[in-house]
Amino acid sequence: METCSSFVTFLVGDQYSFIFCLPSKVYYSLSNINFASPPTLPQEDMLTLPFDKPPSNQTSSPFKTSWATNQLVKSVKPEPGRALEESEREDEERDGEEEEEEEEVQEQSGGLTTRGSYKKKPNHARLDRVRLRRIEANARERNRMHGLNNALDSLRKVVPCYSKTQKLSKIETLRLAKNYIWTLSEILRTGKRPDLLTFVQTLCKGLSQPTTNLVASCLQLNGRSFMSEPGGESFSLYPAYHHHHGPEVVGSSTADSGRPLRPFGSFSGPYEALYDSPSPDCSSSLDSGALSPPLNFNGIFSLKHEEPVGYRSCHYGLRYCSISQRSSADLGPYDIHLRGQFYPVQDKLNKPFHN
DNA sequence: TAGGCCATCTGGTCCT
DNA sequence: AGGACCAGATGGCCTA
Repeated sequence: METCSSFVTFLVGDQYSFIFCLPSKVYYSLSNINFASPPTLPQEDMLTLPFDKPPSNQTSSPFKTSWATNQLVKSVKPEPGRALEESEREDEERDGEEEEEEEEVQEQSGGLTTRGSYKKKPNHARLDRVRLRRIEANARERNRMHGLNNALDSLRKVVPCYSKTQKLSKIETLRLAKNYIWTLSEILRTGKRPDLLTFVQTLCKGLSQPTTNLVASCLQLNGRSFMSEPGGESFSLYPAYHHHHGPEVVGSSTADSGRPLRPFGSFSGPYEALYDSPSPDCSSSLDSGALSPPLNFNGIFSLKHEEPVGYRSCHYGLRYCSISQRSSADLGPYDIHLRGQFYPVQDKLNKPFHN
């Protein structure tokens, strides 16, 4: 028996219309059904639903009910149908009646009615509206979270380590992205390409062991080589996690899509990647599955404060923000303050785009 | 089986 | 009033 995930009834007179969803299908009836008798639905729509006891809203796996609930909301909202409108009218009428009733009760008791001594009749239509609003709010919340997840997916694609088969977790994606941004800003600030070891170490700060190994595979490094690094950080790269668990890493020799190695695998400096990147305004670069992180300096580093008009309008203009006056040695990737500032390297980076 | 991660529900708060 | 946002709770799935 499938479990009902959402159930809404609409009171129309002394009968109910109902709408509810199962993991596999949405059922609704805008014709009135007397709950005292079993529903007579077409065989294909027949349900083993205990009508004497309306099912709970939370009795089934939420994962499987997303579509169904959305369908439910669609079914109810744009075409609420007669039942809803009528129930609302009824509701208003009943509200009026109830108020009158209440006044009557108070009059009869000589105004001695104490708060709470009068029990309102259950107003089904009102409850239905509350339930419906809750269902709609749930749907909005789901969509909102889906949007957030889509954004995270986009972020996964532009951080140095992207695997379709072993996605980075949300938190790891954010951490890696933060480290990546910090690393790139350092590259711009110093104008020097870091050695691979430093690059990876910075990138992996604060990441979990599996993610660290994933990054290592992305960069085609042997994790062991980091473990004996003198004066190394507390983190280390652990060996060959991916050999056993087989994350198909874009950029590794087992790249899932046969796409070319990402520039970071043979890290050749930021400039190459920059020159290869498409126009920052070309949003399709993400959708088209571009593998090189689009070093969108306008997008990544631009802050909310003032921005030179010339650069704002130039797709390829490099807006360079760097670490503020503090020494970079003081700064870990967890304490970063970017400030809009131009450095000579910016001219170098911009040169090809200002012909 | 415990722990991590995730999707969803839910009620509260803030904003328009 | 209604929507966006947020955080806590809950339960499912997966892996070590």
